[in-house]
Amino acid sequence: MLKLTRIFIKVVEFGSFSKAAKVLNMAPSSVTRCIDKLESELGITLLKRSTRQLLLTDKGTIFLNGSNKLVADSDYLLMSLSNQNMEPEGSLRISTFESFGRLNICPLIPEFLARYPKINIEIELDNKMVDLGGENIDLAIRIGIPEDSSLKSRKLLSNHTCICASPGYLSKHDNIEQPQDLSSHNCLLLNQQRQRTYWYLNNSQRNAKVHVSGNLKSKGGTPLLEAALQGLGVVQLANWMVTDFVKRGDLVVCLKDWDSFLNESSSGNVYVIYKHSPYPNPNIRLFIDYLIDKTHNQKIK
Amino acid sequence: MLKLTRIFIKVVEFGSFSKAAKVLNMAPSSVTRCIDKLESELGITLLKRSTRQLLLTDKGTIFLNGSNKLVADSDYLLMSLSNQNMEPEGSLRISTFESFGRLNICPLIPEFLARYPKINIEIELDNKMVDLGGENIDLAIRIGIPEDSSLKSRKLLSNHTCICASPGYLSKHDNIEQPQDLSSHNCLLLNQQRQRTYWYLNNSQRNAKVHVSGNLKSKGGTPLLEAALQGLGVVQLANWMVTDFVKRGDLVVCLKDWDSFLNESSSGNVYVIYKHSPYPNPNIRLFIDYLIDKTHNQKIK
DNA sequence: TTTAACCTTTGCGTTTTATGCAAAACTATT
DNA sequence: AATAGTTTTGCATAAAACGCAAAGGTTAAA
Repeated sequence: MLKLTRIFIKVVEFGSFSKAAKVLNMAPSSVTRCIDKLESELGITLLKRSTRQLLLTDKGTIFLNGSNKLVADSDYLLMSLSNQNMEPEGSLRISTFESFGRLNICPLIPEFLARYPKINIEIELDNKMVDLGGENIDLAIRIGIPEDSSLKSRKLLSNHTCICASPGYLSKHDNIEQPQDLSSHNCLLLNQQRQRTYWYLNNSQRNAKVHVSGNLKSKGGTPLLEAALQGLGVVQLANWMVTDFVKRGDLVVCLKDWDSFLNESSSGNVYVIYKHSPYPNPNIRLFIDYLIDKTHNQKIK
Repeated sequence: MLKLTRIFIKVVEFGSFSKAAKVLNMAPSSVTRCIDKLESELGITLLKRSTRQLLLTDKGTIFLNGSNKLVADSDYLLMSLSNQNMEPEGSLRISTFESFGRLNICPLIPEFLARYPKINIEIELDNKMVDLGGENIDLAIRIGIPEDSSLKSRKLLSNHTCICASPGYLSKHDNIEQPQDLSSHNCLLLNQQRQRTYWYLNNSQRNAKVHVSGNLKSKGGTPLLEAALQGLGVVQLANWMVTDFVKRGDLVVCLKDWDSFLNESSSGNVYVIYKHSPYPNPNIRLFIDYLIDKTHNQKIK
């Protein structure tokens, strides 16, 4: 019955048999069968449904509440037993924005998996706004603390950015000596939902807010970096993305005396975000501790 | 997993695969298989066992505690849902002492089952001391309040007894005019664990305790009744057992001015006894209420 | 209003799991 | 040492679970 209950919870969570089936790696027909069976065992209707709509019945709500607790208690019991006996196993689904994931997270994974060979990691390098509540993701790595109070976060590292362009670009365009100069340059922008994009710069004397624009936008930093290297324009990217290119002279840092930010309200720091749970998956904790250990002791600073 | 857990709980409760199998209507091999499977799923050993001995491991104890709660919560959830929707179903196992059960409980069962056709009753007419804790019995009907504090009880009826014998017996023996006279009669005794048996008689003026003996003992009253009817001796039996025979003249009540008791400390009243549970089986409550309704309004008084 | 897309349900066949019988293995009691 | 009773194991059968493919139904888009 617990298995059917877990399936039921997933169906309600996703509002769809098909979506739940995907997440559970089951055929939709099997999910349908499981819900039918559960309803038969309970002798009640849990869900009113048509091909496009699911509604929880009153009884279904009662059962959902009760079974959430039951499943949580069961998981806790299992975890408390297995924590004492078994090496960590199971899966972790991680979402991280593309460039950070590729450059900073992926290289750390093999050592983690060597240490815990029974854990599987499924990583998704994706710049879309991930909804931990709505998707089957255990933890996400994102810039800025989430506003959703049901999520917890741990700071991984400070994400200082800097503004830079290629020497070729700079030699062909007006000098960038103060923040306002940026508004007359071709600034390559990380995609944002807002119509107008501003870069924020601070120094010991004042804060600047500059309206910037350009002819290339991207959700991820990689295409912008590539374009900047080829002299297309000015970028504001994370230090860890550009450090090597700056050292090689392929990119030049502008406005060195200023601290730059992509968002007004956000420090731009990198956080690992995960859902609050009374009985959290211990693998999440393992991985977070591992990341923090690495980021606080290795080259990513 | 819940099913395996329930089986595990039964095995621990009975301390034996074989006994648990009997109670669960399963083959012992299936029980073994289930425990094996549970241990495999949990990755721990729950029970250390040989062919004659079961010991719970430390992990097994933890799991037992956790799963008792889990199963209770699950049952409660199921009950709270089914109470709202389904006519009562399931089974009831009842133990009652033989004569009372046959004469007073059995005649009431058909009407109860007609009212609740999805309930099954398994009745055991047995005079042995039943251990509700150790046996798979939902409720028992016995004389006297149980000393086990984990059991709950409801009074069904007062169990007045009377002392009587057949006219034939009385005509061949000395008159019984006061309690002490009983000690020189052949008293047919309900079996008791004590070596010596006393009958207790009270009237408005004094209490009498009479040592009695005879050449017939029985756990149940029926053989004694039969023997008394055939003139073998004197019996002290419940009113409801003898009323019809007294009316017919086949038995004569002796010492009519005295109230008689089989035990010093017990009123001799009949109680229905059941195990305390945070989430009791509603069928138990249904049946108890039905019995009380019947006993308080019908011929058994 | 019609069509297409997508979801749930159902028929069916295959795979997996559960179950019990019977016998083997083991241990405690007599 | 033999017996009785319990657990375990091999094996065959029955039951349940599962997924494929198609049908049925509903909603959104054209």
